[in-house]
Amino acid sequence: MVKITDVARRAGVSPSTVSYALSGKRPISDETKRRVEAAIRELGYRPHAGARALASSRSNVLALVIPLRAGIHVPVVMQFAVSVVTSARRHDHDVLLLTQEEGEDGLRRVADAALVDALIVMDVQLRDPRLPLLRSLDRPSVMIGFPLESEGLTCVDLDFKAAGELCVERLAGLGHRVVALVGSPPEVYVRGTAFAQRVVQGFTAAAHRSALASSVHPCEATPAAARRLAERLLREHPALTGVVVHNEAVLEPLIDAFEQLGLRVPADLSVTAICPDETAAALRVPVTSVALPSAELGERAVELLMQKLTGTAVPQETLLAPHLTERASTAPRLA
Amino acid sequence: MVKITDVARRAGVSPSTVSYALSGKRPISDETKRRVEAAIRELGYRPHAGARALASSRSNVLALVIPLRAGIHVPVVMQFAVSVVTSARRHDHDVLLLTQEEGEDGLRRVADAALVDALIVMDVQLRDPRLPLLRSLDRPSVMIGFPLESEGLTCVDLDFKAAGELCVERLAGLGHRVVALVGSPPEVYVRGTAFAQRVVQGFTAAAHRSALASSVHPCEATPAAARRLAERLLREHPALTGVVVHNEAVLEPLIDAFEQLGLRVPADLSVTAICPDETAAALRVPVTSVALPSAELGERAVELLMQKLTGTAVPQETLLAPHLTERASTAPRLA
DNA sequence: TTCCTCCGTCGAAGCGCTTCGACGTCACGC
DNA sequence: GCGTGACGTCGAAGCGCTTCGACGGAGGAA
Repeated sequence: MVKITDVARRAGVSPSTVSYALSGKRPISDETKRRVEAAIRELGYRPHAGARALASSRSNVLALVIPLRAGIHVPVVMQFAVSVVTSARRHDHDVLLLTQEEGEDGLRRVADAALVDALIVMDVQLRDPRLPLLRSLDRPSVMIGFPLESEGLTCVDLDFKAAGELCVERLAGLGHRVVALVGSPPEVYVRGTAFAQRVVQGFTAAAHRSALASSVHPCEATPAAARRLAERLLREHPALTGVVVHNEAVLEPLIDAFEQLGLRVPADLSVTAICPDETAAALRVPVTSVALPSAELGERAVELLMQKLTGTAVPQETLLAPHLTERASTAPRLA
Repeated sequence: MVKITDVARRAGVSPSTVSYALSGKRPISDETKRRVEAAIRELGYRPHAGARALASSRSNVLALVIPLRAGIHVPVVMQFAVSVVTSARRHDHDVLLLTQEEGEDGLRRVADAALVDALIVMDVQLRDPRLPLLRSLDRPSVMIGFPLESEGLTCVDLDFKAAGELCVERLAGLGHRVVALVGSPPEVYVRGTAFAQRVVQGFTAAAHRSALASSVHPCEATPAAARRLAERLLREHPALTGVVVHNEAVLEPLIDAFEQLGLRVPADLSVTAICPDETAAALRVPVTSVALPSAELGERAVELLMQKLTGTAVPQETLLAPHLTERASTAPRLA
């Protein structure tokens, strides 16, 4: 194994000079730097990660905790993970993969062992049991998703309020005057100020601004509930021509139900959704949707961690702007 | 930070004794061991990963390289990754995630820096440019998939020959007498002794054993090619009632084509496939299939690495037994 | 009893790197 | 001309752990 003393000897300098040439933490003359770099190249030197971590108390490794729960959309997780790895590499860091399964112990383990410098936790729940742990850890962390109480932590997520607005604005732009939001199951709203609520806020505010008639309908995540809701919507809002769906599970059954009830999508009814792109695109009628920007999310999470690692203060909450992709489920309102 | 000397003091022993009590590399009396464990618990001691890696030249971390190519089935990769992490943890190892994108440099980097003890490389190609690198690295590795030339390396994969056999045997068991294999595009076979060839071997051998009339048909990965092939099969093999498909891309178009030609699946034609479970299950007609056992694959890969790390010799090639899942595309042959 | 062996433990020497303080040199200002 | 920084480099001291050799004591063999 080639070590720093080998490089130093070859370059005719001391080991500390090699270290400084590499880290840039002290000024080194161009001439010396050149010689050091040449020696490194010629010998194929690669600093020993463990030795480095021990001496500098920095492992240059980030932990990434990925969720396993059923109902999680796998490609989204994967895309996020890849983005985290790619971004981390740009900052000269590597990524250690942990599964949710290991739970809090896993987090504590890698943090206390100084195996990682910082942590990224996906799929944060409203009352996530890992919150107190993350607060108590002496390493920075970033959470994907917003818990109820994020005091002292750092969270990133899609701006669901803006996503709700965007969907409505699109429908309004197409001339629709009566819109409805098909939301998450009722219990999601009961739990508190969550992303589901934010969608409602955005939806309602934007409908108001555009002077649309609007209504909000939580919906159980079952095809039967979707069908009942479709019937009710037609009955109670006969002029309805625009629907925003924030409930992956009922998206397809809902559209089916509407069509069985005689409405064509998008000719008679325009549908937009907030859901993973893959879901929206794979439907029989590809749905115009606002996607979870997983790649951007991963990048931002890493960026925030890097700042925290350098001691820079970062905002407690970061909201990413939504982007809407036009697909086959939206059309201008027929006169 | 709690260190080994703190534990030693508290337990009334020397640091080396604590180390030995932890590693079991030298005999320690039960009494001492108890005191050490108590001290560890009371102080919340956790060995510093970097220090440990430096002193022992073992990081207890495995590298996992995941593919990014289009056409890779994401859930399969994810399942595999989770399985690797879980298995690694059982052996007290962690997993560092690398993307294919980093390529050979990434492998060399983490290996030379002693950041990882061993590597798992997914999605190995027939003439993978990483092969010579893996051979030259001083760390053990396991590849998922078989390259043309695996001399000196360790590979794991589904036993594609047995998979081909299994499909045929199932069809034979259902009474089918004339079967066809719809295979990968021709160029795949030209490249050499690969998994595609093994499927053919298994298919042919099993058909022979069961005294079935059989034929093999490579097929381009386009719907048009699938349609042409369907027509040809019906023309040239009018008695055909069983098809084995080893070509994800044409699975759906092929079934569509058969049905458009007046054959009902499974009433007139039974179809089995070798493809990811998710693909098989998501089709309009869920297809009876042999899946890639990704979880088992991950586990085996880790197990093999652990053996190699302890210096145990392992087989160069490990083949996993295929499992067939019955779905809606197979039925007994009508008299 | 004596000798040898094995068991259980200790002390010390690193593992390869970073970092701190120190030191010589040179340029500049007064 | 001399003090004063800033610059560029060096030496040495760890970072926290493992591991090697050594050693005292107990037990068995001779």
